[in-house]
Amino acid sequence: MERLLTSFFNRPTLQVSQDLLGKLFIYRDHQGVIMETEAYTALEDPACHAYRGPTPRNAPMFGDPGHIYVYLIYGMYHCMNFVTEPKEIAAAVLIRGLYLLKPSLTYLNGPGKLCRELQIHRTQSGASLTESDDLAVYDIGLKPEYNTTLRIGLTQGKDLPWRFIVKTPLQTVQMAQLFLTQN
DNA sequence: ACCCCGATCGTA
DNA sequence: ACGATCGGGGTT
Repeated sequence: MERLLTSFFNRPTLQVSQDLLGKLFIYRDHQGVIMETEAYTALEDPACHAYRGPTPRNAPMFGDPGHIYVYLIYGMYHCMNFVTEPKEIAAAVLIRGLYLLKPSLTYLNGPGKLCRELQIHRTQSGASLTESDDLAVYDIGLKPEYNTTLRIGLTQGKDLPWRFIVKTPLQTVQMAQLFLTQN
């Protein structure tokens, strides 16, 4: 089982968004398989939080790839992104769906639900995915098929087909479980 | 200092 | 289809 390094995240955001599907995400005592992502890239994307330049909130997006960017939305929910591309390109991947394996088998569909369940808070924004002991992403050899659709809930940049979602979540999770029992 | 709005979710 | 709820960003 191979941990994803900075070199994985330091690539075009659309590519990283697609490649993250089927990867194993670890946060403290939680582990799950990534099922749904959305790409946000500053330059061509008015929906990206970095579109209008750096602020204290979006600072992690302007930092090195392989870190998380967490923000509060609608005053009640948190959303988690993985920062991508070189430092000068402020872009990230929103993690929208995670099939939890541990501590329970639960499909967390939706970025708000995901952060609520894992207790990921904006105070963790900027944490490293490649250097931390309780935050990491692993390749478990899965390349699931996925659908490509428009992104959810946007008023700007709603025409960009930058949402990627695994076609068969249950089957993918079963393959992940098989891999983990054999390794 | 103030105001408006939002990368959501659950219920109707 | 809609309301809850509050930090961020832009404007005064």
